Amino acid sequence: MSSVHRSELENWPRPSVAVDVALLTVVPGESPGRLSVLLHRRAVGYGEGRWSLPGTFVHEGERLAQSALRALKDKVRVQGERPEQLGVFDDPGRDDRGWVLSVAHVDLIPYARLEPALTDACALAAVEGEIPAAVVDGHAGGLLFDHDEIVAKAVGWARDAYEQKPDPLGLLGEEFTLYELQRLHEAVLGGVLPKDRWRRSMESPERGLLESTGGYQRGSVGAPARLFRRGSG
Amino acid sequence: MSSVHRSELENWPRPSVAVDVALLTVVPGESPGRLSVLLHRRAVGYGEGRWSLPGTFVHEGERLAQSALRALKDKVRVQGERPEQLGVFDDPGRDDRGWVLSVAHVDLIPYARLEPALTDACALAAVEGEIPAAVVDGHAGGLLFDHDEIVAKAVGWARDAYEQKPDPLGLLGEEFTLYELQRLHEAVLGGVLPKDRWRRSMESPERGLLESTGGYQRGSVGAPARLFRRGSG
DNA sequence: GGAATAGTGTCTCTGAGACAATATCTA
DNA sequence: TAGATATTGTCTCAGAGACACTATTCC
Repeated sequence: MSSVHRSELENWPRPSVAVDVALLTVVPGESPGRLSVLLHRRAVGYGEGRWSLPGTFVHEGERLAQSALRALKDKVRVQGERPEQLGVFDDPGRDDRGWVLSVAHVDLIPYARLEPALTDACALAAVEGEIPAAVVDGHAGGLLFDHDEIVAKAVGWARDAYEQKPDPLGLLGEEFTLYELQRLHEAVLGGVLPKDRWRRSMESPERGLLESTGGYQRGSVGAPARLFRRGSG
Repeated sequence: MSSVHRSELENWPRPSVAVDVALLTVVPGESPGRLSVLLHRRAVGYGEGRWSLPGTFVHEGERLAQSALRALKDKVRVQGERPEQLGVFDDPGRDDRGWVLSVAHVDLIPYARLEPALTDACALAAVEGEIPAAVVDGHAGGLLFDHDEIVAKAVGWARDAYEQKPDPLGLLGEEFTLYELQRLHEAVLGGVLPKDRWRRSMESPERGLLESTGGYQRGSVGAPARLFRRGSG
């Protein structure tokens, strides 16, 4: 580092910088499926007993995405995937301990990776309806700081992603049927998709969103379903 | 503020947090028009003589958008409009003075408001082509820090905005002709728009993007042109 | 008239949107 | 066979996309 110019930095007051992560998932087997967010109840220190998103302060030399992964590991014992920035929450009054900026992140992982972490102090809350709101124990909202707002933004981000491409975050495995894909998309988007039209748009060869593997899935009710993988489009 | 818990903040090292602003505009009268970004040459201190985006360190009690406006006022003597966050640039090696996060912003204002600020140390650089690159004095790139990347992201943001709606940032006045609007959109998008199709999609009554004022603009070559204002869609 | 702009007509093609029919499997 | 799923057929309609044409104004 250039120590000649360090003083240009030291002269200014500096904010605390936190990352908060809205970790989303879809619980399989539910019908209709629901997009959910992982919350934890704060144990010690500020905000004790309140529900909030997992978060941490940024360490020096660390990328923000790393901080987000560390927050997930340390606070809720979950390995995240690829946290994406949602924006900086900067209301001067957002944290009455002092001057704290929060860089909100979102991540989306399969339920199986997240299930072992669920405890009394660490629960999933469904996000519902057109205006997403976190729900804990049947009660909407009420998260610490501005975390309700972060959840809303995270849900918007996920819906954007799933409107463009088939399972862009890989909640399903490498191969899947159109039925599984449709149910997942309906869960994320929070609505019902018209089967015939939606399938045709997904299969559209111009867009190249899906590739048929040639294989079939049997064993459940109904005709054997073709298996697909994500395409290059 | 709750002083009981302040120590939870003081115990952690804190980064310097800067805002950098890509201030975009379109120079009127050029054909084809070009989207341009305001750069300034650093005078004293770190990065002396290098071109960069205007930026500043965030002050306590200030919203980030305010910091961005202050940077524009103090560094390049321009009044911004409504800076939008683009994201946090967090590469640990991005600033060799030390640990500095930059919250990148973008803003878009009419050329007239910006013109008085142009000097030897404060110039417009056109951003061109599919992969936007800052150009100063005919030379691409080479901005301080990661500011080339910020410019690229800012251009993407502006193009997104102008693909959705007619002049959403109000570079034209309240009333304008379709011709003026098309030239502006072509400048921002960096390409040619098909006249007939583009006009029809803008005028489409379902979308409600434009309202006819009933007035006409005369005085230039050609038939009198209908005047429009932005619609409620 | 020529150049530049304004505005409209028309054709094709694709995809959205909606209904319906048929096929295949398990229980 | 009933129920659930898989897959395909077909129709309409709106809009994308592409050409072409006419009208108005200034020089």
